[in-house]
Amino acid sequence: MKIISVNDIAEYDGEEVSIQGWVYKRTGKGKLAFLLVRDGSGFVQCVAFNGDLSEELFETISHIPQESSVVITGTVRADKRAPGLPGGYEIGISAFSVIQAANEDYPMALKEHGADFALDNRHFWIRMPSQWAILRIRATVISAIREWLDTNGYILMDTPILTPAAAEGTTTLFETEYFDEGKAYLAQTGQLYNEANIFAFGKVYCFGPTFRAEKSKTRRHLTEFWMVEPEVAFCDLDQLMEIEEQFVTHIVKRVLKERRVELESLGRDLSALEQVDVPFPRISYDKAVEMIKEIQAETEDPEEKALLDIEWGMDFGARHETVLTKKFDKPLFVYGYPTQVKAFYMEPMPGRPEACKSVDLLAPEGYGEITGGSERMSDPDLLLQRIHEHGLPEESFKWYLQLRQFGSVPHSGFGMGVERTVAWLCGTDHIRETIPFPRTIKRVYP
RNA sequence: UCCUCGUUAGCUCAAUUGGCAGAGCGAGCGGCUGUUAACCGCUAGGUUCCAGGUUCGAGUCCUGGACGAGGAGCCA
Repeated sequence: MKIISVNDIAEYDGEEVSIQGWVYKRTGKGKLAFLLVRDGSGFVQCVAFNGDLSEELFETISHIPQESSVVITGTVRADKRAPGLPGGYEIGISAFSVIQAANEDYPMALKEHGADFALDNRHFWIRMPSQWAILRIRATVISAIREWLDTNGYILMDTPILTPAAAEGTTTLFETEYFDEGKAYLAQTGQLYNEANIFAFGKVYCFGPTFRAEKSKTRRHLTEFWMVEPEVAFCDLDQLMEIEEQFVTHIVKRVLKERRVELESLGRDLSALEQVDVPFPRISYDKAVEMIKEIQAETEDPEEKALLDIEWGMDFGARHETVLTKKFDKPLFVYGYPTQVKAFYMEPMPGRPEACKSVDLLAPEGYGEITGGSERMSDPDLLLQRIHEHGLPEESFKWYLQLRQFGSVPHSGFGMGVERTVAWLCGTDHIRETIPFPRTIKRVYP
């Protein structure tokens, strides 16, 4: 018998097929038994009728424990009552074999769970439809990222994960012993290496795990997360924004095309995502500060009003980003942040050294910063001065400074956090659901 | 690091002024020919986070601790 994938079930209406998978849920109604079976590609209802099967087989089916692994053969039929993902089709069981009958004390009941319990059981939680949907969307986001970059002339350059020193002095690093060479640190960005790579390859990207030992305990932070970082020679800040908006639009359109079943199962408002298209609105940091001040003036709630306090020169908090993005229905570029709140390597605005050629892309609906980028500094003397100002070890950056002395050109790049992007696309309220096994300040298990 | 909140059955949560430890879900058994978080009946299931203290009596009050969550800062 032909073994099919559940997500292709519509192609087999009326045919007898087999599926191999796991019993997700079982309900019964006297002489009928309903099994919701998942096979990795989807969820499908299988129906057993007492009159069509031997008494022994019907008893087996109507008592099969949740999560048992099974092979089921039967006839596919369209029935709008049938639940499932994609749903609308069910299998009338004619043959049924058990690979392993699961223990009866499966810990994940089919109901809502608290965060701590769900995360302790992450190895089981990923079997549930919501997590299954999010992680399938994640895979498509990653595929779309690679597809766009690979077809637009970007060369993949894997950058090191073990690195000699802080690339950006502001964040804390995971430290490890490195033989006789002293300390090494887990990478928090591949950008500096990509700045070397562009002088050999023009347009490059790196894509891998990134590590931040910050003691952040919020729904937007992980200690290990995935970041894609494109870097482009002969590219200024305006050109960078054009690249970013095409890139993000491509990702959104592909997820809408290929993961509609998953998005709908999550209850995501698709109309919000369907509005995403080039060009994205662009506002300066100066304008953003003005807008936040206006919003603050209209705010009644004193607590909220205090959270919105802002003066030119301050970085935005989560609250600032949220109120700002609610004024737009597409992702929003904010460019020209104060130099003092950004990393050392950003090119100053012409005639305004207090601001730099940086740009953040803020997702709509309050999901916050999903990309951060800038035009990189090209003057070697100023760069050295900045490294000193930030208290960074000059010796570690010798090679980086040399890049500016042998064919330096205007160049720009950005980093995009995969998990924050997936959280936005899925409408998930916590980033920990967007990676198979999240690492946070309080969790390295399972 | 700081602020706030929380910890009771496998899970989600109740428990009045300090007075017999409870429900729903899940599990097992039985019933029901279309279930969608099914429904109905029965059964099993407890170190109330830990250590002290007050009290005739503590899930509840006090002291200390552990663990967790969300937010701030920082960032993608």
